This record gives sequence, structure tokens and C-alpha cells, in this order.
Amino acid sequence: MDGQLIPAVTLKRLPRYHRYLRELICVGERRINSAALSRMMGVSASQIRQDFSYFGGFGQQGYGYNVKYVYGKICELLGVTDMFTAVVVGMDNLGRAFADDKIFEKHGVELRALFDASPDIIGSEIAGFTVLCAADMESYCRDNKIDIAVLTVPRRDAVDYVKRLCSAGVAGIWNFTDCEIKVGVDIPKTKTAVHTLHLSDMFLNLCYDVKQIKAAEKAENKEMKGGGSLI
Amino acid sequence: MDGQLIPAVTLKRLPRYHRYLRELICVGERRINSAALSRMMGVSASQIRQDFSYFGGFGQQGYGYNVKYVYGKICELLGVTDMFTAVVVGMDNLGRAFADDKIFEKHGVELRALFDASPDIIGSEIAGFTVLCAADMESYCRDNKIDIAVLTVPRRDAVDYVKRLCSAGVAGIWNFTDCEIKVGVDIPKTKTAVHTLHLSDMFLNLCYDVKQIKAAEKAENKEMKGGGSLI
DNA sequence: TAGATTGTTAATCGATTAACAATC
DNA sequence: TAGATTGTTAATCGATTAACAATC
Repeated sequence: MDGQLIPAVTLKRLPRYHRYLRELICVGERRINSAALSRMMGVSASQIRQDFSYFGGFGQQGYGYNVKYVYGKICELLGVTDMFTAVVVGMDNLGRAFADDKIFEKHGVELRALFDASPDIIGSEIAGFTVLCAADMESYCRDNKIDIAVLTVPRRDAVDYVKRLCSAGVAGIWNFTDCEIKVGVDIPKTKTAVHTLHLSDMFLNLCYDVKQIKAAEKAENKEMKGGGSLI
Repeated sequence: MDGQLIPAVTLKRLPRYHRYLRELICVGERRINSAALSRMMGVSASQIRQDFSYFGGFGQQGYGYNVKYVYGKICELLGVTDMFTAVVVGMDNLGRAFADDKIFEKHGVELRALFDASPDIIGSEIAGFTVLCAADMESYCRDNKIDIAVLTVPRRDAVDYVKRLCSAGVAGIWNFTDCEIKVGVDIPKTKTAVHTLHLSDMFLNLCYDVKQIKAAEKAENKEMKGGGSLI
């Protein structure tokens, strides 16, 4: 209902709040004010209060915020308390990394099955699961009401898999194929959220910074030498 | 020099332009105008012209942009032509995924070595490399002038490894440890770019969308039933 | 020259910060 | 009550879009 009153930038910041609040709980803090949280997180106190206020006033004037209460509210907003179900599709190294990882259980999501298309891998044991055949993915997801699919298949298969997962009623796809999926172009408009993590793009952003840093270093060295020759 | 005149948002978009321009080259397109690129990419033509103009006018009035020229310029800006060197540190599944991946060579970066701390893995062969001992990481990086390190070690070791990589003169660290590194807090101010990819945070952002979608579906179903009971 | 399309300026939109009245 | 700190409003800052003169 009120979903879209909350700015996207605020929603993007929720997981980070979630993380810091959990940390506070771990060290036994009961209360925190926006100024202290601001120092911890390196964002402005104003922004914290503004963000929190979108959710209807978590805090109390003169006191601050109750850590557990705010944490609980944010967990709720993020669906961490909803016990979503997930599958991993594509059992190469990246898929295996997810199968082994605690990322699902740490966030209240239950990993249910692993899929691969290769006969060599189907039937083998990974992280306590017997890998299932990718051809059965749709019926499995439908029958087991799977909410989330992590997609790590080869790029050329990405669109096909995304289409099939959408039609199987999966609500969210975490797409690691480095293939951009444009809803309404590559696939029809759908009630599935596709979050594409474009590792290549991120890598290039790092390369840009590396280039700047190396250029600055070079300039510094030249300056030193240039300074010397002026004597 | 002029580095910081270009807004960060524009820089973030460069890899995506890079990708689409490469695609145009692959299909043999010689020229493109902002309107056509706009349709392809799903961003406004205004934004494309604005972005490109920061780099000093790639285009030509009445003609558009020369695809190869603009692509070349963007490659240059991103350092794709600089032949940076890289290492991967941490040879669990995620590290192996990077060792096997073409992401480095595709962007003009040369993968030089793999490191791990486990005696079981040191000395073994992965993707044509003999895994080296993590204790030798600093001297190796210094001696071989390594520019970029991909870090996939366990979270608890993250800060230690980042510090060591910084002191070894690495210019960029791609941090997959899910441990936030705050420069000036966790590590001293440094001439190293640390890009942390917080997979947990991204996963929770997906969970939020999944929750919204499931809530919308539920509401829809209820409405249908509710409508029926009114008869 | 006429037509097309850029580069740039001005207008709009949205996000962040600053300030402070409300209130615990 | 006095002090502290929120929630909210107004001011600032930055990014996007629209418009158009410059120019190929």
C-alpha cells in the first residue's frame, strides 16, 4: 500500500542499518541516538532520522532509539522474518559458493534445492543436497512454492532461465550471469523482481579508480624528480 | 587532474556504455546518435549527451557519435588499455570462480597468481596456476607490481589482508568478504581503492522486493475472494 | 543551404543537510 | 521542570530532463 512512499534510496540503505543494529545488539547496547549511530556508520544524523521517520517514528524524543525495537522493525520490513524459500541454479564454482554460504540462513531464508543442467553434476552431493536436473526446475519451484532463485548459469542461457523462473511463479531472481535482463524487452512484464549483479561493470569501476591512483602516483614521482633537476 | 570534475554518477555509468558500445561494434554499427542509444539502453538521450560531454565532446552535430571512437575513449578512461595485473586471494569456491572466469582478460587485466592460507590448497593446480602461500602475498605483490587484488578470504581475516595488500602497494582491492572496510577507521588512510561488494546487503534488498511482490499477490487473491462473497 | 544532432544552458526534480519546534 | 533528542519543515545541494542555439 504505502510501499512506494518510501524513497528508493532509503530502502537501499536498510540492509546497512540492519547490519549495524545487529552489531549493537551483539555488544549489548539497549539504546542508541542518531548522533552516535551517525558516528558509527559514517552517515549524517539527519539522514538517519529522516530515513527512520519514513517508517512511522521508531524513536522517542529525549531518549533516542530502542535498538532491539528498531532492529525488529527493519527485519520485518526486509522480510527477514518471513522464512522465504530459495534455490540455486547453476552448480559451477559460483553456485557452489552460494550453496556452501550461510547467507540464506543468516537472513531467515531456507535453501531448498540445487539445480544444474550437466549430467556429470546432476545427482552429485553438494553441501548436503543432491543436485537436481535443471529440466525439473519449473515444476519443482511451482510445487514447492519457491520464492527466490539465485541464477549462476552461463550467460547465453540467462534469458531462457529467467523466463522459466518467472513462469514458475518465483518472486525474486538474483542474477549473476552478467547478462542484463530488460523487463518488457528480453522478457515480458512480470511479477518477478530481477536483481542483476553486473560483476563486469563493478570490476571496471574498480579499474577506473586504479587508473586514477596509478596516475596520481606517477605524477608525484615525476614532481619529485622534476623538483630535483631544478637545483 | 580534471578527474574530479566528472560526477561520480557519470563514472558509475561508464561500464554500461562500454558494454553497449561493444555490442554495437560487434553487430557492425559505425555510428549511433543519442536518441537511438537511448532506446537501446533505456536511459534518456539527454543524459547520454550530458554524460559524454564531460569527456570533452565525443560527438559531431548533425551526425551523432562514431561508435569505435567513443568506445575507444571509454576504454581509455576505464583503464582497459592499461594492462593492469591482478591476483586472487582466497581459493574457496568464490575464489575459484574468479580464477576460472574470463573477467580479467576480457577487460585487459592479466591474472598473475592465486593465494590461499590452507596447506591443503597451497601447491595445488587451479585454472593453470599453482596456488601460492598467502604468507608470501605481500612480497609477491610488491616484486611483481600487482595492481589489483580480489579478496575472498573469510570475513574475520578481511581487515588483516586489506592492510597487508595496502602496504604491498596494491592500487585496488575488490573485497568480497562481506566485511565493511572503513578507511581511516579499520585501516589507515591509504592510496588504495577498496571496493566492497556487500552480497548480504544486496540479498536483503532482493528480499524486500520479494516481500512486496508476495504481499501484492496476497492482496490480489483476497480481493478476488472478497468480491465473490459480496454477492 | 537545409536537416540533423550535438553540447550547453536553464528548469525541474529529488535527495541531503540544517535548523528548530514538538515532546519525551 | 530542564535537558535531550526526535520528527519535520525549510534550505541547500546535486542530478536529471527539457529546450535550443551552435554547428557539422
